[in-house]
Amino acid sequence: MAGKVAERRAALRENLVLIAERTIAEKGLTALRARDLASEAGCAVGAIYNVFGDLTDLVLTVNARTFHRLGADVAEALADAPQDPVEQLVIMAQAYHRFAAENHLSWRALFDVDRAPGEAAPDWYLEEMGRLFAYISDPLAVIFPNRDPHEHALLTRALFSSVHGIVLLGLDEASAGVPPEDVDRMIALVLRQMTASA
Amino acid sequence: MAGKVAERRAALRENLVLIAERTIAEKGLTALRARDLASEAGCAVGAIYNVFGDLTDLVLTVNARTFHRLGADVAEALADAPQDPVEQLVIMAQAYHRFAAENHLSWRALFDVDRAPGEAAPDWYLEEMGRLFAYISDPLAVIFPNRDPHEHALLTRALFSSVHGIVLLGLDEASAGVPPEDVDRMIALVLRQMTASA
DNA sequence: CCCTACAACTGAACTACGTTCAATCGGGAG
DNA sequence: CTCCCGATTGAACGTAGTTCAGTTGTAGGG
Repeated sequence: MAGKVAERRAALRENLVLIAERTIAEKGLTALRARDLASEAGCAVGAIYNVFGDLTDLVLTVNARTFHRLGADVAEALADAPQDPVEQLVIMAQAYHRFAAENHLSWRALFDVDRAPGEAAPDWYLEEMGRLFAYISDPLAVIFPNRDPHEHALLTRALFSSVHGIVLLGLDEASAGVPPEDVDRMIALVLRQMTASA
Repeated sequence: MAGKVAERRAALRENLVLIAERTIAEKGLTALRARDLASEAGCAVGAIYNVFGDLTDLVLTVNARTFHRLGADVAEALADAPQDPVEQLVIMAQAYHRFAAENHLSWRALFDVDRAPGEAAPDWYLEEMGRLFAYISDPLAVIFPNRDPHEHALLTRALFSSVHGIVLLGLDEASAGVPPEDVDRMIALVLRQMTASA
């Protein structure tokens, strides 16, 4: 019998991730509590620390999954998009917006983890980020075939950052009162104008 | 003698704000501790709660000052800018970038306060935000004189959000490796292209 | 089939927060 | 000078994350 212990350990890990994922999605990152987690998972608080180094590790695992779902949503939107590269950019950005709106608290958790200062971002983060950048970079290469590579990379990053900023402030309740249609219009406005031939 | 008590109270308030401001600027919002604060100010922890409702109140006071300094910096940049409205936008956005870079932790604290959910943003926040929006809106009105007001407001917000996003991700150490010059170039790239006549 | 060594698991205890409040202090009105 | 009442104190409280000595259960060997 191959490791009944390892099985239980894996099951507990999976269980903790699922509970944390649900808690974050429903009540936000700040509602995640070690004792509640243990209680819901039916284990002792200490058990969490056999599986994860600390709660931040657990949150990062959840974030990796969230980021992956986000990437999948954007990819799906791209698959359904027309050939026109500008429209592809618009549709992907609006898919990004939709994901952020529909998974608000999980999406916020992506950025609200307090990274230990000086610590490098985890690999999965850079990979997933690279994937998103690639989705933007490809249509851009069609629109502007003769760009200097560094300039191209800068434009890619600029567009991603702009869309991210529009979504971030659009969903921020402090600046309340930006309807989702307006966020989508701002996204289209920026992307269409940014990709208009000079 | 008009209120020796009120004087001390005001002095303590001022002192606490200054210490909190310095702590946030040097070590970040998460390094702000009630006991350290009291110790540095030479008062008891309880005294803080005679002057501020809680630590969040104190942080909001610091944030109001930070936001005001930010607004002043942008206004100063605008005052020194040439007449060309596009260049005014670029220069203001780069001033925003500069402020964020030079006051990184204080700037981050503006967005990292956990607002009680459902609670409206404080007046000073909306006012200062409105001021920043006005700085953008005016040159835009020169560039696009015949825009529908709602469309104009949307473009204003879109430009602010885009610049904010570029600065946010540019200064984020997780996506490390965007030199300040490149951030400024992305800002100029976006603003110039967004304001190019259609 | 037991025995044993070792890892997993337990949960009370520890540390570090923000916040409170009964006890004290001190300034100003009478 | 006295006395009252708000300002001030700091120990205590509630709630976090995290640790670790004690316990339990399991896999592997005799």
